[in-house]
Amino acid sequence: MGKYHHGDVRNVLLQQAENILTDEGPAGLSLRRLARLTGVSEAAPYRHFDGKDGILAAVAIAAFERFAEQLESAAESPPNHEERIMALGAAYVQFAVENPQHFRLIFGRERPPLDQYPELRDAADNAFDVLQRAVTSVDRKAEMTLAEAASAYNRALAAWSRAHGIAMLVIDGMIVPPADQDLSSFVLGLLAEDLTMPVNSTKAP
Amino acid sequence: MGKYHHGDVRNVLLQQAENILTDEGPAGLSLRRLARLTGVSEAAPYRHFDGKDGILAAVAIAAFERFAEQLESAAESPPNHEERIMALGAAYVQFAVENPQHFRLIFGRERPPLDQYPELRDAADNAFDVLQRAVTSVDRKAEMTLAEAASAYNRALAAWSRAHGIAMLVIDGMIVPPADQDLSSFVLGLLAEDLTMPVNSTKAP
DNA sequence: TGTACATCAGTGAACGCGCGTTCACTGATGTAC
DNA sequence: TGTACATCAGTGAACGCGCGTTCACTGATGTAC
Repeated sequence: MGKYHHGDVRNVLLQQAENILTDEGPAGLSLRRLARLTGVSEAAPYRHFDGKDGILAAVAIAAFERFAEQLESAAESPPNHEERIMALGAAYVQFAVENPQHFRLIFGRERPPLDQYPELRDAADNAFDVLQRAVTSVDRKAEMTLAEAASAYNRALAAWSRAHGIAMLVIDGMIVPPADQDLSSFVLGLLAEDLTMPVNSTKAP
Repeated sequence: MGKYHHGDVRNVLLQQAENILTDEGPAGLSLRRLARLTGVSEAAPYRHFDGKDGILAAVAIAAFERFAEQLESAAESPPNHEERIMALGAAYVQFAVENPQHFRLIFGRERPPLDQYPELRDAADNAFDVLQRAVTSVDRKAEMTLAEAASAYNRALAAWSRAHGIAMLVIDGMIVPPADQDLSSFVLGLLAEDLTMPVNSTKAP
């Protein structure tokens, strides 16, 4: 572990970036600070990353991958289309709540432009494909008419935006999930609300 | 219009802040830039605002007020509870799409802390009260049981988070509203989707 | 009506900060022969 | 096995930037008498 070539700088930088991100969010990430924290000169990171966006992209890629994994595993078990959608929504919100800063990074404006980082684009596409596939792949897809397919697509968008809205409002503190209920059932309840029904017929206890 | 006391600096600053916000979003707003753009010395803004957050707060207050107005006017006409909810959702998304940067400011992390700017807190509360009131005030409120009231509250949250999710994803470019449909009916369609129904029974054309 | 004075709204210069990035450099490592 | 050399991964110093904020100041305005 002499000064030079300890050989792990890249990983340590990434790990420190994770730490800062978790603690303070994307806005706290600066190259110089990262270098200082890593105990390396301020120019060293440039040996391993393509400037600031390079590091942000690497961190975002990792975040997308973890996000996709968690969505994917949530989509595995449920037996049918409806339950899969709901499970995905719950997993989506859960990821956001457990990793609010990562969530902000991958959806926020600090995320480097997708078209400059192909791997980042791939990671993002992959995450959304998991959503898309799980939500649009209806159980009996072959028999769908065009209209049904369009409707299934709309449902995918609806499911996605619902989960996203809940996630955002919760991590911004504008919605506070009840303490006497676990997050997932709270989310499932919100996802299932049908706004077109009279009030008193919505899932009364 | 001599150099000194042109008397309108405060308003001009606010107007320029609006311009920058509209063009570049909250991140582009800096006091020095604002002063330069206004044609005034860099210390001048301090005569009119409590530093940077002071200006941000003022701009955010105006944004909240406009937001609340538009929600309020959307909530006026619809005849019953269900339609009011839907109309509110559509207005919510429409505001976001027409004023993406204002929307980001009032919900994002650049917004000064509510507890340091009472007027900002009031403006925010007022906007959300409009939502809350319109959505929870059921047509025949007096007759509601406790369970019904709780259910109405949940519906308010559901409606809010749906609109918020659509708004966010649309202004972030992740959802692209179809060009052959107007925004409002697209949004209404998404809001009304019932995820618990089989796919082919959702509003087929 | 004129004048002394307080107050207000602007100025310009400076402080100190952290940032992203570049540069010529040097020490360590690996490789060809 | 030993050695010359290329390459790699780090250094330290510097450039130039824009930022928020403060300070003593000064010109303009309004007011009391």
